Amino acid sequence: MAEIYDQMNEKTKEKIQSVFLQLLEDRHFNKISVQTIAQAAGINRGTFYLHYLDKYDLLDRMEASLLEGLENHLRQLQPGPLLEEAEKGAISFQAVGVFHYIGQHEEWFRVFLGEHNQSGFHRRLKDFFVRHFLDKIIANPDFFKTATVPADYLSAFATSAFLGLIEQWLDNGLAESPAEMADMYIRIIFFIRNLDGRQ
Amino acid sequence: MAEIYDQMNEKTKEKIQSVFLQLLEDRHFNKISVQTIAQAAGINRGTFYLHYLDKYDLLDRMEASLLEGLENHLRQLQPGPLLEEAEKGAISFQAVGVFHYIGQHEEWFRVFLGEHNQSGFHRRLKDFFVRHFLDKIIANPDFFKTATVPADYLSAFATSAFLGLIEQWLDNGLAESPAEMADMYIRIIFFIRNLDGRQ
DNA sequence: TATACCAATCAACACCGTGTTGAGTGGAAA
DNA sequence: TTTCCACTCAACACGGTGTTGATTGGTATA
Repeated sequence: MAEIYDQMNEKTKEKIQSVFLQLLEDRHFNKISVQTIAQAAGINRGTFYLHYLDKYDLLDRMEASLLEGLENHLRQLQPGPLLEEAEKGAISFQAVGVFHYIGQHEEWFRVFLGEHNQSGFHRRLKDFFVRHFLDKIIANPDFFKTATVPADYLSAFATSAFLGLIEQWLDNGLAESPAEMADMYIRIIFFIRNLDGRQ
Repeated sequence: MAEIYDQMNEKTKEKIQSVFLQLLEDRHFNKISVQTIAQAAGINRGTFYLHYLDKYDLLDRMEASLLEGLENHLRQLQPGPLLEEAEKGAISFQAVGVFHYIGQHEEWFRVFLGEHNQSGFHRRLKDFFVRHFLDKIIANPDFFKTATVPADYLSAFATSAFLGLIEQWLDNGLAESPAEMADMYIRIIFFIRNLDGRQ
């Protein structure tokens, strides 16, 4: 029954994280000191250092856990069935799930992609998508048969476009449903497929 | 003949900027102090404050001057002629000029878009393009007749894609010529135009 | 030639945030 | 009762900040 210590530990960490997120909403990362975080969280400054190395460590771990959650959703997303469904005009249930996850963690994504963050989360998220997602599809020889644009540009183009979509969604205050977003995303994938052979 | 003072002043500023750029190439912005900049530039720390408010001010002004240069190239870029030329299969001379400008300021763009910068230059550059460039084209009713995707998403999508292209170009060490890049860019614009009506 | 000018220097300043320390508190577990 | 442990608290040296006032040494002007 030593779990109560873990609970205390976890509770403090959560408090630190939520306070930090709030602070990031109206202040740039550089202007947030450990002092301020501790004060706002109602803990001693020393306590912060019992949990995190410094504020960069805090940010890193929060971003990592966000990406981990996203990865769990993307892992189940198989390109094959996804495109088959889309071909039939259906919206992939799994693709909707990814947008749902983003929607559920709206503030996190908004803050980490926003102007007050500095850590290059945008770039990491882009690399993340390239690695986990679009590369599988773009590398699929059945899908992209006759591309006239080099593969790396195709990938960069598609991933950035996808990220742009997400950012616009966040800017719009999540006005569209995850299903609508998934639909738009499917459209984009099809644009890219049709990238050749027109004009 | 008081210009010699301006020359001294300008020379010091240039030295500060070039040193700062070099430092940003292998160190994160947060890890660069005014001390270090002054030392590397061979000037007194106090002298730095005669020219800039702080290191944020230095960064802001450098980014601003880079965008100003870019703006000068984009200003002359009229959507009408550009698309007419593209329609004929020609590569716009002016579009090539924009990529040429980026290529000429390779290190600046690389550093400011890279992981060591923090100021959200990516987002500012994206907003810049939305404002100066793609909006004109996308808003052109003659060009995009029947879009099924909302205009703001279309714009976000297109701009992000364009930026992705530039980033990939920089990552590739400018392996392609400005003309090739302009060609790819034209392709993308045409994809977007054909965004509707398939599938 | 004198002198006003100006970029840059230099030393010193108070200030703030950092990360670490060692000793101590209070509630839960053994 | 004693041990355990998250957390508190005060103090520390350190390093970077932005500002100050006085000074140097070339350059232009009267």
